[in-house]
Amino acid sequence: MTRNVSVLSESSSRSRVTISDVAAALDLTKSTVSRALNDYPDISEATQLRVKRMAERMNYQPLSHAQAIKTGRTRSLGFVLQLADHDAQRPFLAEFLAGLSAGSTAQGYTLTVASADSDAHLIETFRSLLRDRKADGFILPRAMVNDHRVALLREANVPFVLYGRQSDPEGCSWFDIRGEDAMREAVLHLADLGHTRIAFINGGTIYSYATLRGEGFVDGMTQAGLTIDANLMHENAVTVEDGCAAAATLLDMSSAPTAIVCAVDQVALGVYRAAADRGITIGRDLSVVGYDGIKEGAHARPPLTTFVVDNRTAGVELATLLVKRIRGEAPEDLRKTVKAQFIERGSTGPKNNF
Amino acid sequence: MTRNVSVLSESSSRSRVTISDVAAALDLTKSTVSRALNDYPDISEATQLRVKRMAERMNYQPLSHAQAIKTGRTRSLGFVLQLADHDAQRPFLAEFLAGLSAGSTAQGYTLTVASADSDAHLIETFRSLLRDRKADGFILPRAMVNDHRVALLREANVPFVLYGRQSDPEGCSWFDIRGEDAMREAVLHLADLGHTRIAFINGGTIYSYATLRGEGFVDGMTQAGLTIDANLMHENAVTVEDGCAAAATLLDMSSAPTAIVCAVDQVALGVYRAAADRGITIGRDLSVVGYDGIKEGAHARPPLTTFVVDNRTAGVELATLLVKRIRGEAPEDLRKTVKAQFIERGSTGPKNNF
DNA sequence: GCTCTTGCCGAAACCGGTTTCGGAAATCAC
DNA sequence: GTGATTTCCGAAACCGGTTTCGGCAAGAGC
Repeated sequence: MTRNVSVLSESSSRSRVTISDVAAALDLTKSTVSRALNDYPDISEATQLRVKRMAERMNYQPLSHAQAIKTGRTRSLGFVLQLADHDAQRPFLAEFLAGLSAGSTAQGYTLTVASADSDAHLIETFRSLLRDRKADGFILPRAMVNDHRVALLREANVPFVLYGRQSDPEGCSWFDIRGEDAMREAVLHLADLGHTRIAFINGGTIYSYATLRGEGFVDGMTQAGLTIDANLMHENAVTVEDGCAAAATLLDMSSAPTAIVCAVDQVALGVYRAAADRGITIGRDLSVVGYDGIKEGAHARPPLTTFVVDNRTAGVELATLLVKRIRGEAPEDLRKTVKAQFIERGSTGPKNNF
Repeated sequence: MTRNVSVLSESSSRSRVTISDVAAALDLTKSTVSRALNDYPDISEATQLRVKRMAERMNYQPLSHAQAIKTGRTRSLGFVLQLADHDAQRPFLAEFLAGLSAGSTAQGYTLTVASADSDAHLIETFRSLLRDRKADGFILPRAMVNDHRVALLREANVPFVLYGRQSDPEGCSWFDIRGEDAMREAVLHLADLGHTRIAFINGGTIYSYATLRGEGFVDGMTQAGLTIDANLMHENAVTVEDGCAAAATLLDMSSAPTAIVCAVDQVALGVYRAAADRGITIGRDLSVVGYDGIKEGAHARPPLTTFVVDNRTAGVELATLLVKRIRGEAPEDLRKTVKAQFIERGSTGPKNNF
């Protein structure tokens, strides 16, 4: 007892407590302590318990970069942001990053953020992070159809998780929100309201979400018994401007749609603008459904009917999955998708038969 | 020559090139190589040159966490985001972070991001990052008047830089945009347009920017020879809702102001809403000036006259300053402020004498 | 009772660097 | 030419961990 007290007070003296301190306190060697803490089988249960308790008491925490020099693992998750399309990721980044860092911290990992301004530089960034062992694994936001990052990491056999899915799932783990379900639900809801001419403005086709959401839209139309008019299908719209342009051509058609489903909220806001320019009242003359749940949608007039995706918990989930992946779980077992939450607001209404 | 070739090809065989590889290639010991690379005075210039050249050729890069175990420095910058006020930092975070990580990378540093959900947890987070030597220094966004982070780091003698200024500058380095200049300029511009009853809605008084911007406003009024009406002064408004509420009381006054200066763009957008609710046309009946340069301001109707701040380069600057600070430069020498850029758009106009 | 395992731990090497110390060779003073 | 300094580098310890190897003691087998 008295001895432990002295141990504890000693540990508080200046710099951190090391594995040698713990070993000395227990009259063991540091090799034994190390193996005990790392669950080696050649340490008796009694000793292991004793060691773990003492480590706890002394508030011992191994220095991750001291371990790293031998193990190669830093207990750190990598996240590379692509500055090129930062406009596209702006709204979602803050929440997502908050989730990522919170999740990492919860797992005892640290989050390392790097950035790349071009596509070539992107791969270069991964390489250098890997080479300097700055990250044990990576979180890849915005899964793309033909994803260089996936190819690189798959080949290098480095753990990674995707925000979004991959058509060739080999070696891939992911977390995603089922945008296809949302798009189907949007169509069915509009069909219920009496709409038959429903347009669809899809997002960037380089991203894998676009394929999925497109399929969801088609599914919904089929399920509702509606025919798909190719003239009502647009794609590669991600900004307000894109949405405005796409909506302009749609609304100026001789037989314009009475409802527009957008794969992205920003685009829906663009539709608002095009409608305003034409004196079309959204929610009455035209129904609009978005997807993302950005704040601006809630503040628009009328407030945008959309699906909210929780990027914050997506970040937490991805960090958790990646840590599991790093610890050796099979990628196939680390795939999770959830539903987006439908929020009906003022931008949708029954078809107006004027 | 042939020898060097073999050296190079050997280095490409599998894992990274270590300091021992470089030493062997030069027929020196690793201690000599280390000292040569770190500019120790007891290495001859000739040898130093030879070593540096070879290190370059072999593409040798010391493993930062191997160095860290002896030096205590990881070559990593810390950034802790406060989830509590994430709503407030949302618009600026993405750009800022991009700048930070780009700046860090450019300096050969890595960026470590952690998060804290409460104020108590915030200090705890700094402590643990420090304890585990995860960061050699910190970037502190949103300087506050009574900043616990500053107190902690100052006492612990850990390098840090502020985005924003500090009234007690001891030990502080910073980068900031002179919001006070902007506010003064805004007032003078409005005075030029004939406005005399000018209101001011300030931001969160816990942040040090609010004090400065407040002073700038007062300066401007004095300089323009206008008297300050305490009824036209509001504070602690940071969201659209806050702005709407503040503007509501201002616009319902018997002698309402003809111009409103807002310390924050979001608040200005709130003023738009309050004005719309009352049938007041901005740019004609009421002039509004914001500050921040958020995208939504440019898209508002009328587009918001404001000051754009470049958070991206702020991040780059701060990363650069922090690295200098870590390398030992005096904090007093690492203080930089720049002017915000005035963008006149449609929300300001001559006083309407109807 | 004696060997053969097995369980459990210490000793020591190692990871990739940094830093202290000491000594050989070269330079200097005289 | 000799002794005293300098200059410059190698040897070795160290940082805080991990991992291999070997050996002692207790238990098992006969």
